[in-house]
Amino acid sequence: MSEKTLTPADERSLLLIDGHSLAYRAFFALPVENFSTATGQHTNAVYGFTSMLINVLGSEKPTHCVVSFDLSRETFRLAEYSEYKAGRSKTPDEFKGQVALVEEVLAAFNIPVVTKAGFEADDVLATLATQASQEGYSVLLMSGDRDCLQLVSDRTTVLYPRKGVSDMVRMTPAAVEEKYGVTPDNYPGLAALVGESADNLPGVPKVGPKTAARWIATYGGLDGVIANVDKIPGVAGNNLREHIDSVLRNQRLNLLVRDVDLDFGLDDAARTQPNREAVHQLFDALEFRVLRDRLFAETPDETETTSSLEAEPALLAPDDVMKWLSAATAGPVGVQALGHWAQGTGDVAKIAIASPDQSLAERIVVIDLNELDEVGDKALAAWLADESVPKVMHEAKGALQALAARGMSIGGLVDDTALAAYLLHPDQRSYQLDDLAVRHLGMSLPDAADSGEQLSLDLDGGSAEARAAGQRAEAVRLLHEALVPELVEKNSTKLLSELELPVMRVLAGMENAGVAVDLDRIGALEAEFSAAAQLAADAAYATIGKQINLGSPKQLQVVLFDELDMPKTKRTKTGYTTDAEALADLYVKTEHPFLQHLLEFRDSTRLKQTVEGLRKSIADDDRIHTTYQQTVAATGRLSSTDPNLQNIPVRTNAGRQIREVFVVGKGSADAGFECLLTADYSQIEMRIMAHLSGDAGLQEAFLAGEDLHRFVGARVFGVDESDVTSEMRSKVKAMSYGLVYGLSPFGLSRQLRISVEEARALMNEYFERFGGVQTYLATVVDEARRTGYTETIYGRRRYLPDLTSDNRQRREMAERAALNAPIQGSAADIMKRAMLGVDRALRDAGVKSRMLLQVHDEIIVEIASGERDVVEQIVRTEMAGAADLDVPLDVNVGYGRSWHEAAH
DNA sequence: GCACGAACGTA
DNA sequence: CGTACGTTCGTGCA
Repeated sequence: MSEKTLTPADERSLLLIDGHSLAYRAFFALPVENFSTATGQHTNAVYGFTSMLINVLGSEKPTHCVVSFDLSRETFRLAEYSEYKAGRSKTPDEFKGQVALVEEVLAAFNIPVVTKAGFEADDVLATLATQASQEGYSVLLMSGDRDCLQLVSDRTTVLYPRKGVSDMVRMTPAAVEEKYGVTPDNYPGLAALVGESADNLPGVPKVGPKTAARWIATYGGLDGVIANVDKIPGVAGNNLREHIDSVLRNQRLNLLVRDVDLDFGLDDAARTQPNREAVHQLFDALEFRVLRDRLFAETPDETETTSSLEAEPALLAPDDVMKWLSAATAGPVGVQALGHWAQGTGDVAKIAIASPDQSLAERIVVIDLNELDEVGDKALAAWLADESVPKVMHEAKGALQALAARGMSIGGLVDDTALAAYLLHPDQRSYQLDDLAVRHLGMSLPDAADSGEQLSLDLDGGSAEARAAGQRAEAVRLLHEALVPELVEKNSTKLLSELELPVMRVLAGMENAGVAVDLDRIGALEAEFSAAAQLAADAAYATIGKQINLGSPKQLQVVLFDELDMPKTKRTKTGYTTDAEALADLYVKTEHPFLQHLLEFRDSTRLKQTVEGLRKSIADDDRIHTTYQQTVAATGRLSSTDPNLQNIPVRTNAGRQIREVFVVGKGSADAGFECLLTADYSQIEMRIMAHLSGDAGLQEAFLAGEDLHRFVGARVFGVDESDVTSEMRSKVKAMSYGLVYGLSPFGLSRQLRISVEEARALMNEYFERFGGVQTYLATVVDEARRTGYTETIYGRRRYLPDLTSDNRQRREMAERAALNAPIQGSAADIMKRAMLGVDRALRDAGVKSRMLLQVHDEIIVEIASGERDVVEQIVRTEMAGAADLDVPLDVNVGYGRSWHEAAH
């Protein structure tokens, strides 16, 4: 910014924008129905405004820029003339709320907004225009208000929207004279005579722009016209004499104030680059894709040229590897592996390394692992494992596993830029290096796909591929430098270095270990479910006399609602729901056997598909290796894919049979395994609720070690604990869990199949008894609205900009997320801490037992022969001690040959 | 071949 | 009109 203010005065240009006026123009220029986000937020005005802004910034390249808004209707003009701007049609609802978004756009663009109570935006802009032109700036004023034309001068041009959002006319002194027949300084006089209906300022009847201009030309301005008012002939002259008070009033009101007392210096208007991250976030939310491209095409980041210029990697000859590595001690270095990995293993072909050390002749190098001799291989392995050489990677987990397959490990890993970016913005959908480089570095990477498969086919392809890897290594290094200050600012460095990074290594181990599968069992089960599905399908066909695709909601709707004429169920986007709950309801009403068979078919089919999916993902070692996603869940939880082992059925008997398929492995000759251990936290989310809310009653329940729901039920229903019926208990249980999700009385009523009034009464009673909970939940949302984010016990943040949305649906969704995120997220943090503790303690104890799976509040451990007691002790200690809450953490442990048997 | 919605499994 | 996920299928589009 300081450089910009050094621009010589006569080269400075100031762009002034009347924000409200332009946004309103845009609103009517673009059809509102074509501009809205998935959540229903209208965006036509903010889109049009932003489009105009990007255009003018690109074409005019102003050195300075300011936007002003009207604060309210309460101005000195209204005080003088109570009818000022009266009679304007009401602002459309679709427009409201978009002004706030326009302001968000400006904030992201780093464009200052200047306002002044009691004045209109035009007065503020007139003041700044006057000041700037006196100081030698050239001034551009964008406004849809004709009053601004009085400001036009040699130094000041008005950009006036003609039609649409791209057609702007430049109003210079000559253009004003040509269009209105008066000089700009006489324009207010003309407007006073003619009047301005938009401001509810009536002029002189029968006097239009032509007459007014002629008078002004004759008498040298409005003052001259008034001084000679008696000389003006005709009806128009009579009208003027009759309406002279209106004219004088109009003149006072449409004259812009040029000396508003502003707490703002022009130096503060110096243009700076848009805040790329803020623009991305906002444009994501507004679903602006084209505008994003246009903006970044016009405002490339300064870092782009420098970083891509230097990112020219060299393929390191095998003989030079040792020398280079021993010289490359400055850090952190960016490391990018090239290879293939999945299912907890893989292989690495090349490694690219980008050092920050400018003194190196070759700062970015690529090493071909398959060309190395034994000595080079050892040197590389030692360097990679060296804790004293700080390294940075992106999505390191897979590469770590692939390297491990070569017997190599990475030491000194101080950052994984995907994890860092996730901690900063856990709501992002992608953390691909390419995207992050564009966002944080303003740098686009060569297309990985192009440099990969395609080019590797041609003879020289290897070097293209290597070149891309080198550039990625450099991008990772630069990204690290860009993200660290942000992590520091958000107090997230410890979460990265002490939680996510070490957890990543633990996950790598768990994925690599996999979980053993009983092959006979899984085959039998699949056949069983398949047969059951076939039986159910045949029975279903028999009841309706034909075969349809029972998996097609569309065909089902025809059968159920047209042919069988059943009552309509809840609507979906495409028709009427046929979900299990609705089918069960229909069965109660119609008792039609088709429904039973259909439900049975659905159950069996799903179970069959689940088993089939599992069977297909069994690896050669007869084990299933899931992949844990560490940067997906916005709350900080893990997720599991390929296959998902976090949603294996457990609630029904048939489902639980699937858990019998997951068994203890045979182990190797030197280390046999004896059983599986499962350990889960009991009611961890309610315990966190008790801790965070400080509610004495809830804490008492946990400190006393009682049955939580019985304890709560006794107080909510006002009975002895021994008199809490199972019905009471289940109601209270549903509510306790519901609270964590932001449950409404309506939701509770639906879940418990009771009336809304009854549900509301139940909730009131609950909050009456556990007031701390109510206070806490309200505080969480308020606090998040104020700060923009929620925080877990360990400081993991989740940003919820929608908390201030004008769209009710969006806002309420954000409120529920705000209620849930600190609780679900704290539980996730605690489990991650526990896993680190268990992993470390197992290694310290030198045992062969190992963690295999995590299912949010549960871990599954494979126990090596003879280690059962010591491992149980470790798991209990580490899980219970993972957090220091005001209430104890309770851990349940079970053993068995299978996951099912180990459950308790 | 891809994107989307419906349905449904888990904590 | 209860949070957080992933997978499968059918459907409509290109």
